[in-house]
Amino acid sequence: MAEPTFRAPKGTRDILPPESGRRRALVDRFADSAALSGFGEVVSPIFEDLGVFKRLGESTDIVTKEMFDFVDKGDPPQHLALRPELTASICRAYAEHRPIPPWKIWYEGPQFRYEQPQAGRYRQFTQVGVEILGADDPQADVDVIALGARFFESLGLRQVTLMVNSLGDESCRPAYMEALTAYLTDRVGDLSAQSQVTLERNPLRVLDSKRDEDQSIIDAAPVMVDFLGGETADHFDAVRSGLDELGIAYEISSRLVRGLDYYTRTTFEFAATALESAQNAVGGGGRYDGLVEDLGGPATPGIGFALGVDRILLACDAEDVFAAPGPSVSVFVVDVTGGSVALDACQRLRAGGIGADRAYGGRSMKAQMKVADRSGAPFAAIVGEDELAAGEVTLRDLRGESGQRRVALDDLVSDVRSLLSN
RNA sequence: GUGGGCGUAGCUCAGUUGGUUAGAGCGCCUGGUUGUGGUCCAGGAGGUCGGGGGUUCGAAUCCCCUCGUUCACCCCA
Repeated sequence: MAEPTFRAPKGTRDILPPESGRRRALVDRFADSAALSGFGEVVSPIFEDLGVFKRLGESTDIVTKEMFDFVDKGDPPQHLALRPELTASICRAYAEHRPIPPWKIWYEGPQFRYEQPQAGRYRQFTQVGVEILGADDPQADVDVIALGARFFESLGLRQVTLMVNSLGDESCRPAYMEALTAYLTDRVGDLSAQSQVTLERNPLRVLDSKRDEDQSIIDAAPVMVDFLGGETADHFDAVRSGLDELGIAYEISSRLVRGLDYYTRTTFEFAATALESAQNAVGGGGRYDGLVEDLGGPATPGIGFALGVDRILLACDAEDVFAAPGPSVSVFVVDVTGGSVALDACQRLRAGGIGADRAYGGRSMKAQMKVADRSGAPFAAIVGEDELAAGEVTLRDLRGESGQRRVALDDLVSDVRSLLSN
């Protein structure tokens, strides 16, 4: 293949029709269901002060080695970063604007991480998500999780597994960390080299290892839920019973630790089991009760999730659901008299709310009919010399058996409208 | 960041042990007389075989480097 002069940067891609229409439909559907649950949209900047993301934790790869950061032209220059995730931006916005809690918001947009691309993993990827700030109630957790679960169902996905865990809070996690660290340290010689390094940085993350040699050790490791204190245990119980009440299936996964350090108590993840690849997490989230305060705001509990649009679409492919939307125009105007009638007819149809398109460049009728067919439009409006002289068009049914007939150009909009309505 | 697979027309791919002007299907364009698409038929456009270097009389075919892609680790959506 001849190498083009420029191509989309590594890990990025162009999303073209009809796939782009499918993404649009997915985001629209998410927006609808979020609005139905009382969430409003927040549109936040695509880059932030680097410090906003630094607060996510020094032991997360997302912050330490996957950030697209740069300095601007200011004096003094400001150190900025393309957002690697959106929860931090939302918390920054909350701390900045102090909306009335509970603040229920949803968002959509691209995020950036400097990673090795592979299936379902891109340097620019899109997430949709929701957050509730200022609500400690376990029923907020349930509402949020339910929104995610129902959204996957609404797309037609059936092979999505919900895993839930609690990571405790500052009152009980230290005891667990101590027990886990002691347990892993005792067996450090049997851990993979990678996990030995991870143990030094963040013992919790060892539970995430997929290396074979680690599995038996991980399976027998102490689990957080056994260490939950009274309040956090009650919270977790309430979340579970809430999910049970709503009939939402889930698994308790004691190894679900998530990648961001800010999580406390409830954490969860949606895995698309129809995906063969390792990148089968289509969504995840949890509580982050200390994040707003870390960013300079008032102590505020928070819970939310982010769903990966790119991966969801891959999962939809794997399950063969949520197909791209069909054609968008209803009438294709074929004009072999120079094109001015097509110009006029298209404007009339569009003004009347009817999708219309046409060919350009004065091609033959045969060629224009081919384009009309390809457009997916149910009707063609054909204009030849006869029609031009009579002020009419030939309205032809391209998909059914009703043939064609002549109609006055002035009646085109109303005739098409009545044809489309039955 | 580490390791493996792959990289031939817009797309999906063939290309024999390296040997003359690189092929197919689909798609696209133009036709198949006298205004009509979806089937059929005939033509046509389109590739310096990802890029660079090397081996050789000769390389898409072998070697090296590089870029991209893909899979796994890692990480995560």
